Amino acid sequence: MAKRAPVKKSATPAAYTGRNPAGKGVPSIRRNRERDVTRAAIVVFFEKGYAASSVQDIADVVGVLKGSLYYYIASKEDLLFRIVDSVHEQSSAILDEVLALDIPAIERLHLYVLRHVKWFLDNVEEVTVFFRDWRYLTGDRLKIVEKRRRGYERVIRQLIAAAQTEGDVDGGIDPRYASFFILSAVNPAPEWYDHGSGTGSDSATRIAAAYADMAVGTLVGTRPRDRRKPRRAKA
Amino acid sequence: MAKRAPVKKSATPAAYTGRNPAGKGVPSIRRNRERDVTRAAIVVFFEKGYAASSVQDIADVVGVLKGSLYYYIASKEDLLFRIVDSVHEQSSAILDEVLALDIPAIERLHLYVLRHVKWFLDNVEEVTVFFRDWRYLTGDRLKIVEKRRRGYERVIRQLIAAAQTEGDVDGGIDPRYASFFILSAVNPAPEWYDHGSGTGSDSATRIAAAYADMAVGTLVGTRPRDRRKPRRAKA
Amino acid sequence: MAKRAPVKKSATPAAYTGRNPAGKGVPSIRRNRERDVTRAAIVVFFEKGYAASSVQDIADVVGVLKGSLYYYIASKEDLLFRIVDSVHEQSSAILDEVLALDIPAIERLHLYVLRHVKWFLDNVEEVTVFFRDWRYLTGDRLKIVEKRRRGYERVIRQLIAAAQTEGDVDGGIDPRYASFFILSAVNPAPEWYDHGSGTGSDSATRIAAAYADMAVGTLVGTRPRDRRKPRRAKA
Amino acid sequence: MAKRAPVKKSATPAAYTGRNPAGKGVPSIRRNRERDVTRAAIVVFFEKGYAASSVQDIADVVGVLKGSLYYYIASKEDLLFRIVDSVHEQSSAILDEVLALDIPAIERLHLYVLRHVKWFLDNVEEVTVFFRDWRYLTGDRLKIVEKRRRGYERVIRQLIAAAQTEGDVDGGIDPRYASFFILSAVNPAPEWYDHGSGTGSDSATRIAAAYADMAVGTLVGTRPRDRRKPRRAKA
DNA sequence: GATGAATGAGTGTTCATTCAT
DNA sequence: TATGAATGAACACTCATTCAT
Repeated sequence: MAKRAPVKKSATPAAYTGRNPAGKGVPSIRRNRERDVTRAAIVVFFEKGYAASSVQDIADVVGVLKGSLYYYIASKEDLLFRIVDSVHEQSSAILDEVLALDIPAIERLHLYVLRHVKWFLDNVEEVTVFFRDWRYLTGDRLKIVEKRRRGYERVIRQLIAAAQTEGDVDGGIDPRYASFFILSAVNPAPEWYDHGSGTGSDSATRIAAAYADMAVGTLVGTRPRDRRKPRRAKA
Repeated sequence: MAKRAPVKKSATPAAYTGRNPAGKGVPSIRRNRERDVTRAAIVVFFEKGYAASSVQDIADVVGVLKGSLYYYIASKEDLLFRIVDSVHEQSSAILDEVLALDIPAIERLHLYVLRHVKWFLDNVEEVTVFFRDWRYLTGDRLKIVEKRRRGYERVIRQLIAAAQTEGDVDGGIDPRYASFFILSAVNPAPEWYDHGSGTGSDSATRIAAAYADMAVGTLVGTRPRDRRKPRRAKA
Repeated sequence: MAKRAPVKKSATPAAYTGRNPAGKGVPSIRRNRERDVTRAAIVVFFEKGYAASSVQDIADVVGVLKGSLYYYIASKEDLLFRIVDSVHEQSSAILDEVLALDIPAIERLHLYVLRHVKWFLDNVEEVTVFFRDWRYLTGDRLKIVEKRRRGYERVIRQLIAAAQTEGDVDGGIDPRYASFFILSAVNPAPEWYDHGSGTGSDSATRIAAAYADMAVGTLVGTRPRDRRKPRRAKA
Repeated sequence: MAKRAPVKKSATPAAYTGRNPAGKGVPSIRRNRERDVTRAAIVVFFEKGYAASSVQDIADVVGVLKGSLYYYIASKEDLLFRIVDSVHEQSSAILDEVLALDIPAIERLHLYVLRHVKWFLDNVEEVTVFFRDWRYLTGDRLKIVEKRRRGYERVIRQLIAAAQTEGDVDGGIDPRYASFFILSAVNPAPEWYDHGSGTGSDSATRIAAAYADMAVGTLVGTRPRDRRKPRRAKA
C-alpha cells in the first residue's frame, strides 16, 4: 500500500505511523510505547465514544499514570486526530490504488467497495472511531477533515458519473445522491456486522463481496437492461 | 410535569407525547415550556452531540437557569430518552402503515423507504439525534432501544425475504446483509444532505424518491431480468 | 399533664400543640392540615434524619406541593423546632410531675425513669428526632435547646445528690457522671428496641420497668457491701 | 492512594491503616497528606455532622481545592467509611483483648468498660462520628456496619449472661436489655463530657473508672439483698 | 521517561425558598 | 389556601491538563 497524503500537515510524528525502520539501536521496547498509547485510545474510543472516554481510561489500558500520557500526546483531541489521520491515509491509499486501474468505472467501483469494506471489517475499531467521532475535532483539524471528506465524496461521485458516461449506470441516477447512498451504506457496516448478529469474523470477505454487489446493484438495478454486472463475487 | 409528583409518575408524561387536551383557556405561553425544553434539547444535541452537550447549553437556549430545567426533566439522559422515544414512535407508525398495505413486498419496501426518508428529512434534527446518540442511553432504557432496533431490522429483513419469495428479488441476496445495507444507507441521509452541499430543503421529496429507487435497485439490480421496478419516481 | 414552658417564645401557634378545644365551628378538616404537616415532618425526619430529609419528602407525605408547605411553615428548621419544642414540653411535664411527689429521691428517680422510658417508647419517632437532631437547630433556637438540656441534666443531678443525702446512694458516686450515664442509657433506648430485635411493641411497659431498675441499680449497685465488685476505681 | 490504580484497589489502602513502612527517606511532608485528609474529615464531621458537612469544608481544612481531594478519596461516603472502619478495628481490638483474659466475666466487663471509655475519651472526635453518623453509609457498607454492630452487642450480651451464670449478676436481669443499657450509656459519653461541662481532659481516666463502676453497678445493683430497692418491677 | 500531586473550570443535580396567580 | 414555576446557591464529583521532582 503506497502512502499518499494529499493534505499532510499533521503534528503526527513519523514514528507513530510505524513507517520508520524500527530504529536500529533504539530499544524497540521504548519505541512502542507511543503505539501502545494510540492503540489504547482506539480501543477506548471505540468502546465508549470519544466524548465519553477519559484520558484516565486510556492511561488505565496503557498501564501508566494519567499524567504520564502527556509525554506522548499534546492533548486528548490530539489522540483523536492521530487516529482519524491514520485511517484517512489508509482509506485514501485504497481508493488511489483502485482508481489507478485501467478497467471500466463500474468495475473500479465494485472493486473499491469490495476492498473498502474488507479493510473496514479488518480494522473495525479505528475505522469506526474515524466515522463516528471525527466531529469532535475542533478548529483547523476539523476543517481539514471536513475538506477531506468532501474530496472523498467527490471522487466517488466522479466515478459514478464516469460509469454513467460509459453506459453502465442509468442516466437518471443523480451521482451525488448515489455517492451519499453508497458511502452511507458502507460506512456503518461494522456496527451491524459486529454486534447485530453472531456472524463469524472469517466472513469479512463474504460480507465485503455482498456489499460490493449491492452497491453496484444500487446503480444498475434501476435500469432495464440485458447484461451488466462486472466481476461478480463467487459467493 | 416531570417533577416529583406524589400521584403519578410516568416516564412519558402525557403533555410531552402530545396527548393532553392542551387545556382550553390556559395561556399558551405557559403550556409550552415543557415542549420548549425538549425542542431546545433536540437542537443542542443535534449540533454538539449528546455527550458534548451540557445541561447549561440547553438552559441557555430555553432562557432559564440550569437548575430550573429540573422542574421539567429528571435528568439529562431523560431528555435524550424522550427524543429517542418520540422518534421511535413516529418511525414505527410509518413502518406499520406501509406494512399494512396489500401490495407486493417490493412495493411496500419502495414506499417505506420513500416515506421514511421524506419524514427523516423533514425532521432532520431529532432523527439525527436518534440515530447518532441512542448509544448514550444506559441501563434499561438502553436495552429497550436495542431491542427496538433489532425488531426494526428484523421487519425489514422479513420484507426483503418476502420480496424474494414473490420473485422480485434475487435469491442470491442475503436478506440480513441487505437490510443492514439499506438501513445504513438511509439513516445517515440528512447528515450529507444538510451539511454536505447546499441542497434546498424543498427537494426533500426528490431525495426521498431517489433513495427509494436506489434502495430497491440494491435488491433487484443484481438479478438479470427484463421488467420489474415498482412505482417509479418521475424524477 | 400540666404544661410548663419555662422559655416559651416560639412561633408555634396554640393550635399546633393540639390543646385548643378543637375550635367549635371551625371545620376540623382545615385545622388539621397544620398537624398533618408536623406529623409528616416527624415521620420523615425520623426515617432519614433531619439533614438528609428534604422539604419535598415532607410535601410528598402530606400530599401537597412543596411550595404550599410554606403557608404552614416559615422554614425547614422551623419544623424541626416545633418538634423539638413539643417533645421538650412533654418531657418536662413528666419530670415536673414526678418531682412534685412526696417520696424518697431514689423512688422519684425510679419512677421518673419508668415513666420517661414508657413515654419514649410510646412516641418513638418524635422523641428520637428530638434527641438525635436537635443539633441542627441554629442561632437562638439552638441556644434555647442547649440551655434546656443543661437544666434538665441539672435536675437529674440534684435528684441523685438528694438520694445520696438520704442515704440511698453511695456517697462515692459523682452525681454528674451518674446523671450523664443514666440519661445516656435511657435516651437511645428506642434505637435498639425498635430495630435491634423483634421485641414486640406491647412490651414497652416491661422494658421501661427493666430500665428503671437498671438505672437505680447503677446508683446503688456500687454501694459498699460484703464481697463482689471487681477491681474498683480508687476515685 | 485512593486514586484509580490499574493494579490494586483495596477499599482500605495500606497507607491509611498505617501499615506501610512509612517509607524511609520520603519527606514526611508528602506522606501525610492522606492522613491529613482523614483527620480533616474527622474534625469536620465531628463538628457539623456528616450530612451537614460538605466536601468543601474538608478541603478548606486541608488547604487544597475541593477537586483535589478526589485524588485521595473516592467519595464523601468513602471518607466516612474509612473513619467508621478504623474506629471499628480499634474498638474490636480492645474488646478482643479483654475477652481473652482469664478472669471472671464480671471483671472482664468492668475492665472492658474502663478501657472502652478511656479510649473513647482519648479519641472523642472520630469515635463520636462513628457512633453518630454510621447511619449515613449506604449499600453494602451499611450492611457491613450493621452486622458488626449486632455482633458487638451480642458479645456484650454473652458476657453479661456469663456473669449471671457465674453468680455475679442477678438472674432476673435480661442480658439483652442490659447490654443495650450499658452500651447506650457508655457510647455517648464524650457528648456530655466534652461540651456539657468544663471537665478537664486529664480526668479521662477518672471518668472511665466511674463509668466502669456504674456499668457493673447496673448489673449487680438489682440483686436481691437485705433492704433498699424502692418499688421494684414485678417482671 | 515517568510519577504523584494538584489545579480549576466544569459537570449534572438538589433543594430551600419565593411569589404571582 | 394552594399551585406551578422559577430561582440561585450549593452540592458531590469529573477531568484535561500542568509540573516539580
